[in-house]
Amino acid sequence: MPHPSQSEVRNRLLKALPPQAFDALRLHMELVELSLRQDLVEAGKPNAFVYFMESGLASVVAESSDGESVEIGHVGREGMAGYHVMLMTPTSSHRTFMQSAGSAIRVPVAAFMGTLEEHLSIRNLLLRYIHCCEVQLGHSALANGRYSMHERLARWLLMCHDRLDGDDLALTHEFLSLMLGVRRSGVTEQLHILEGLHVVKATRGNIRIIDREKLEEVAGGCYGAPEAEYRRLIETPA
Amino acid sequence: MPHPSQSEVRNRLLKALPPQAFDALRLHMELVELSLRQDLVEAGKPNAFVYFMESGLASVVAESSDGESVEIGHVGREGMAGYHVMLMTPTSSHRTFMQSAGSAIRVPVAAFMGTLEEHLSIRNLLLRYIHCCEVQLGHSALANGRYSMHERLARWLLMCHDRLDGDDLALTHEFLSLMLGVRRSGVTEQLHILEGLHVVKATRGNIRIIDREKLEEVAGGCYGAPEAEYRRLIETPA
DNA sequence: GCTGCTCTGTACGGTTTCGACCATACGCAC
DNA sequence: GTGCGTATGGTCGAAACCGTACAGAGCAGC
Repeated sequence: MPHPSQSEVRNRLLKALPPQAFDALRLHMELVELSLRQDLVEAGKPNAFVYFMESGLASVVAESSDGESVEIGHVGREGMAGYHVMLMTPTSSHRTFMQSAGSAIRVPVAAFMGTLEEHLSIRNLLLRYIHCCEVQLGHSALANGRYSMHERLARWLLMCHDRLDGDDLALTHEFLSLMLGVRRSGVTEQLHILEGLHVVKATRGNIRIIDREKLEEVAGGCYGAPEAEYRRLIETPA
Repeated sequence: MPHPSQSEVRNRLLKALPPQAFDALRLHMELVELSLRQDLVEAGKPNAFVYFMESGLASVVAESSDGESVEIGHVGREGMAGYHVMLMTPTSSHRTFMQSAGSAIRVPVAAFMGTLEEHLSIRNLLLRYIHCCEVQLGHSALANGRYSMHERLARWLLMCHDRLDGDDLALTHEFLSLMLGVRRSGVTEQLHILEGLHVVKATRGNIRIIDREKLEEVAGGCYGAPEAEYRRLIETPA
């Protein structure tokens, strides 16, 4: 089957579309595999496609002119990458790349924008999604400014867990430290503490979530608000 | 004159509109004074108006469920408050309040949204502005995660200076510490250092910018990217 | 000029996180 | 099984920043 049917699709944005709106977009859809570290959006470069994630996980990172960088957002099955085209700019200054390999339904930007013109339901749903991303960005700033590594690490693991199947996250301490903007051995220490609490189990290149509920307790107010906003705006029948 | 003419208006978004688009919005405009600490958008409450700032300065803050908060954005003459209505949500989880008293042109939300439907040029300009705010949010997260108080304070002062007339910023160390999410006496110490560099002059309740160029040097890569994006997307003739 | 309030200056000890290291452990390729 | 690259565990002193506390300075009102 060349184009996926709505019932088969796993992306939560596409699932939330009215069937006829989905059909309008369907002709332009293409299911593609996305490999680890693949860029979906490069900073300052126009992107040819927008991506509705089907599996795997992408990270959005902000970089400064003097080389500092930090992760500011996650994109999984609940979201899309490249939405800045809807904000009338062909480029973004944030980079989006695959943190965990997977697949996505991609749509060429021109066809995507054309379809939006005619289907308000798509446009409005995705604008609400953009608002959710704003809330997520704001909470990343809040997390970085007001919470300790301990809580931020918990938040980060929860955000990954939300977006991936299963309880295993394939990632190294080094990668985590880059995303959180902290020292690598600091991540190691904090993971030991979480292991001591029987919340996660870490092995070489892998972190398994053992007790998600307790992990949410550890994260405290650092986690949750953007997720609640998503449920409210995207998945609640109006 | 009941409604302002475009040549008199000081808001940079309104100035950038094509004249006929401005006229469409003009009927609904009302110039209002905004007092210190006045809320323009309350978290979780629908707002009746959007505000195009004419003078003064508003802060956007994110708050978590356990009471932590930090400033994530600035809104001055270059911007508007309440744009989340364009993202199809009547409420936002971010609060916007006046940090420095001033005035704004306000437009009722319903009339605003109605006018947008008919004037793509307004909608597209403001969508580009929303993108600029995203970049600003991302940079706030980056600043909080990767830069020291010293650089963040410099960034904050620069962002205020960009948006206000003159070189005097009327604010207390206490307020600054709340916005930056740091200890009050930490702000005092850092200001002394900036005074030692002859970059600012602080008096009770006031900070005067003496040497803006040097202040930008102090801020380093922490400052500048969102500002460049604004100039590129809003004020460059397409 | 006195009073009372807010704002600023400064100090203390304590915690978090850093940067730079090096040692060890794992696991794949051969 | 050996070798080697990568990942993890752990240490050191130093820096940034915290919470708390209190004294003095500026300013408005009486």
